Amino acid sequence: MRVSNLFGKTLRDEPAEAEIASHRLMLRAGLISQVASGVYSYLPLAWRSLRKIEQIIREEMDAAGAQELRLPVLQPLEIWETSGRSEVLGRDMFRVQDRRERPMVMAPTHEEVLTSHVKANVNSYRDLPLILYQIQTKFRDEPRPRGGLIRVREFDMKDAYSFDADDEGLDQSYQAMMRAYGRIYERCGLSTIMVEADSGAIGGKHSHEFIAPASAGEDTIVLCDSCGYAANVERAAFAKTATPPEEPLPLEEVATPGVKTIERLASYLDIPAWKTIKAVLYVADGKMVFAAVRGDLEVNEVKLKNALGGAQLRFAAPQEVAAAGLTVGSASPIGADAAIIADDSLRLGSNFVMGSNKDGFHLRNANFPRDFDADVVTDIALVQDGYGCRVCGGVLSARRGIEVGHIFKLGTRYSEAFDCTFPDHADALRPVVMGCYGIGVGRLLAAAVEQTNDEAGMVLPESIAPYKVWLTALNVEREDVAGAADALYGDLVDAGVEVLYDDREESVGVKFNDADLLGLPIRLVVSPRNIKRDVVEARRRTGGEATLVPSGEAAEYVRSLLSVR
RNA sequence: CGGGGUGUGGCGCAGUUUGGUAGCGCGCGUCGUUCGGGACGACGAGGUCCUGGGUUCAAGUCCCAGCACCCCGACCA
Repeated sequence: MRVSNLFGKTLRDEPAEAEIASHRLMLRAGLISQVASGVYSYLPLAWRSLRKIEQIIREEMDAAGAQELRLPVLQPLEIWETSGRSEVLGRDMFRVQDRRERPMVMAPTHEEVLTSHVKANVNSYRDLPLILYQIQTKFRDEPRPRGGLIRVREFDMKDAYSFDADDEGLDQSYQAMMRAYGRIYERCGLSTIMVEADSGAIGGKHSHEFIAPASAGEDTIVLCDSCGYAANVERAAFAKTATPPEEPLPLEEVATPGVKTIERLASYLDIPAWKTIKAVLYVADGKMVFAAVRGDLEVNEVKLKNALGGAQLRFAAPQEVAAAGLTVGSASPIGADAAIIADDSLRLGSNFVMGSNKDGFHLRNANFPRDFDADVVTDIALVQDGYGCRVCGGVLSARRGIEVGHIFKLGTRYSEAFDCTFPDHADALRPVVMGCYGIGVGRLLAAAVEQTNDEAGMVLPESIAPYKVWLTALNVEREDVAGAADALYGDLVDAGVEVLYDDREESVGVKFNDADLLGLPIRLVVSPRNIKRDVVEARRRTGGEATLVPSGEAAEYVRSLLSVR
C-alpha cells in the first residue's frame, strides 16, 4: 500500500478528547474515528491489525478443538426472559422493535441462543464435549464508555462456549481455553496476568480474568510477591490481622460529641482504627443493608453484593437511614431495621467501639456476636496494597490493568434454564455443564498500544502491526529515488512482505515522524544519499542502529528480520 | 444516574467579561524556492459559531430549554 493512497490521515495536534495513550495515538495515527460515544469506525490500518488479532485467536481456538460458528446479533427478547437476564442486564441491553412491534435485542453476549441450539443438537453424551466460538460484534449500552477502544458500546468479541457432560469435563475444557488464552496473548505480544475474578452478570461459580498491566486500565489486581496468588480486588482474599486478645468487658455508652467518622472516632478516643466497627449503609432491592467491617478495613461492594445474592446495591439516602431507625455517623446494628452483613474480621477482635444510634454517643466494648447478631457473616472487606496474602502470608501488591479476557465456569445455570439436557450412560437426563470464554478484540489492540508506546508513537508488536515495514522514500520527486523505491517496493511485495510505502512528497521530518507515530516494526529509507552508495537503510522501531544493506539484498534482509512472515 | 468540564472551517484553539455580524496556527489547493527529523514565500478555497426559543435596531457573545461529547465515580471483553 502506498501512503499517498491510504485512507486515514495522521494528525499533527493531539486530539482534545483523548486522555490515554492508546486513544490518542490511534486517533492521531488515523486508525480509528469516533461516530458516537463508545462507537468507533475502524479505518484501514486498525482493521488490518484487528484482523490479525482475530486470525491468531482463530488459530488458537481451532488448535484447542473449538469450532467456529456465527450467531445473530438480533434476537427476540423472549430468550432473555427465559434465562432471566433481561432483568439482570436491564438498560445495558440495546432493545429494538421489529415492524410487528415484537421486542428484540441487540445481543450483548450469546449464552442464550447458543444454549438453545445445543439443546436441539445434543441428544446424547456421545455428542459431548463441545466447544463452539465466534468472533462477532456485541452491543452493550454501557453507562459510561471511556478511553477510546478500552470501553465501548459496540465491539468485536471472540466468545467461546464449552458444553460438557460433567464438572470434570468442564475442568478440562476450562484448562484448554486457559492455555489457548495464554498463547493468544503471547502471540499478540501482549503481557498479561491471569487472576481470580468475580463473575458478575455472566454468572457462574468460578472465573479468571486476563489482565494486561497498564496504568490506563480500569481494573485493580493484587499479586502476592511470594506464592503467585493473583486476584482482582473485587474478589481478592487476604489475611486479616488478628488483634491482641482481651477479656470481653461490659457494653457501655461513651460520649463522642460531633464524631461522625472512624478517623475522628479513633483519634477522639485515642484508640487504633481496628478497635472500631465501621458501618456502611446500602439499599438493596428496597431493603436497608447494614454492612459492618472492622474499622481499619473498607467494604468491598462486589463481595457485599455477592453476600446478598447478587442484588443491585446503592448507598442509602439520609432519609432512608433515618427511616430504618439508624443514625448517620453513629449507626448501630443493635435494633437496626436492616439486613446485617458482617465481615468475618469482627470475629478477630473484641471490645470494639461502634455506633449507638444516638447522635453524639458510641458504644464501647462491643463484642461480636455477643452484643448483636448478623444475618450473614462472611468476607466483605476490600484488599489494599501491602496487605498479607491469605495463601502464604506474603505481601500483596496492587497493580492497574486492562481486562482483555475473562473465562467462566458457568455450570448448569443456562442449560437448566433452557432445559438443555442429555441422557448419560445410565440413561439419566442431566443438564449440560457449561463454560464461557471471552476476548475483546479491539480492547486487546488498545491494550497492546498502551503497553508498547513511547514518546514518538506506537510500537506495535510485529504479529499485530498493520504492516511489517514502513518504506520511506526521501526526495521522491527525483527520478532515481522514485525508481529505486518503486523497485524495492515491488521486491518486497513479491517477497510477500507487508509494506507501507511512503511515496508522499513531504519533508523528511514529516515522513520520519509519521513512521514513528505508526511505529511499524521495520523502517526502510531510500534516499539520494543511500542511492549514491547503492544501499538501503534499515532500522527497527524498537531502537538500535540503522543497518546499510546493499540495494539488491534489501528484500531478503527484511525477510530475515521478521519473525512472523 | 451523581459530580466536573467542553461545544466556533478537517484538526488544535482565541474571541463570550463590556452584544455591532468571525479570527489565529496547522492542514488543504495553485505556483516558486527548499530537502536526512513536523521548511519558506505568494495567492486562494473552506464556517448552520451544537440545536430550538427568547431579549434587542443588532446575538458566537445576554436569558431560557434541550442535545452531544470528554473526564471522575457506580458496571464490563
